[in-house]
Amino acid sequence: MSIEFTEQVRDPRVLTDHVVDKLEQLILGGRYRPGEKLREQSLADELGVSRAPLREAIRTLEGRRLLERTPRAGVQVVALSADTLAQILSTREALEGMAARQAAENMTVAQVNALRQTVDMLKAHPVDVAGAVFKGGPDNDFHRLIATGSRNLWLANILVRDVYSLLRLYRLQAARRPDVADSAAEHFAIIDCIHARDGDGAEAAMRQHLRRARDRTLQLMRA
Amino acid sequence: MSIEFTEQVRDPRVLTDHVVDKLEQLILGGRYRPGEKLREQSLADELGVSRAPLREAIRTLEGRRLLERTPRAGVQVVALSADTLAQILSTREALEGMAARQAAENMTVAQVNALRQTVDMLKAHPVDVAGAVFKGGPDNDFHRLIATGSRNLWLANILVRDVYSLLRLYRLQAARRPDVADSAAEHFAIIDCIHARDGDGAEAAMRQHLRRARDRTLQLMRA
DNA sequence: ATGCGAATATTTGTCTACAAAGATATTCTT
DNA sequence: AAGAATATCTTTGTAGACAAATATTCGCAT
Repeated sequence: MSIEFTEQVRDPRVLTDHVVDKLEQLILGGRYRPGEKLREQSLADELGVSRAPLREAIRTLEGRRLLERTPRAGVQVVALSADTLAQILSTREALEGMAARQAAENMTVAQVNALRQTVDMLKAHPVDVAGAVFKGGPDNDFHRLIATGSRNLWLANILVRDVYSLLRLYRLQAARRPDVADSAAEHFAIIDCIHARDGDGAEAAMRQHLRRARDRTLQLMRA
Repeated sequence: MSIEFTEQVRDPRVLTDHVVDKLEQLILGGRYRPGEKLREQSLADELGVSRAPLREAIRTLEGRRLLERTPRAGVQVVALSADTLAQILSTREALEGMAARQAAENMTVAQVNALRQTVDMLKAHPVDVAGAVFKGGPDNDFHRLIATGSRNLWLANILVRDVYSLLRLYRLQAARRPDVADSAAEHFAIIDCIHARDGDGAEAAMRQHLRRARDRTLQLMRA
């Protein structure tokens, strides 16, 4: 039996969706920097679309908190304060803790192996700083795998769509990356718990890991 | 039936924002039910606006997951499956646990008192089922106070804007309310921890409370 | 009747153009 | 150089057009 029959050819993405992606890339890629104001017409021209889909895309990215609008004065790329960053990182701790717990409960064996491979590579190769900012880097892969491994689409969506984008934006803004090398041990501890299907342990380990990362980040920011 | 948006001079909100609010009210108020399809032109006529701001508002509510769009086939009010509901409730557990922790750390004494008053009222008066669905009910006040009391705007926004709306929508869809009366003891336990500035305890108590509520809700749903 | 397929009607997605209201920049005056 | 008046730009909202995709209706063959 061929599965091609049930293949879903229906991915009729609409222009606005592409604009959302493109605009997000432009922001996360540094083309428009935090705090910078976006002019509608010129942006529309640059993207080669009309105002209608652009404005819809802006609304979407506002929802993801990547853009901020001051009514009648325009839209800006968000600029994260130390305080807001701290709030985001706490929220992340809560969400990823739950993600790790549910990953321990729901990840397939294959997914766990892939996860371990990612961390091995992360330890073997030094951090590739070049592409790291835009793609989020290999450390991001680790967290992303756990988010999707939780099989909690809702949770994973908030993390991947909202939280991770903002953290990337922050790294761009800070132009300074926390040293991720020494967190390898913490990563292994998390994986061990997931492998052992220990939800409590996985959540605790993840939260400790993120608490430490947060402390480092906030300390760096204030320095 | 066109709606009048009373424009306040001090309130620099834009037409789309009013449309977002009004549309959310229509959905949470049951005017458009879960699964129902919305037609753009007639909705625009009903709200007395043109399609452009309406489409932007729809995008916003899509981001809040109150609406779902199938490209070229239209928008529908979201209909929650048991599985999705479970995912939302887990996410809520993680978020509100953190909110309770931070509320214990950051709430003012006045806020704690207000919180205790709310719970007292909740215990004294039987649940007012009438307005409960739309406004979220007094139980909702309790959780809302803790969310804002956390002083974590980011966290509070996700809870209030995204999670609570969806849960209200679910209650509407289920037309069945879990009995909230017997959770008074759990509420007091949470408040006591907050009052004692015991973050760990507050988070644990809140999570236990929400786990129980989730189990009850999911059991009801499958019955 | 019942199911199939073609003709028809709606709806969505996008673009252009225009007008009103606010913000921003510039000039003029003192 | 400060402040007021004016001009210019942006943002916001509306209307109308139109192609493309999707629903719906209707007739036809079984």
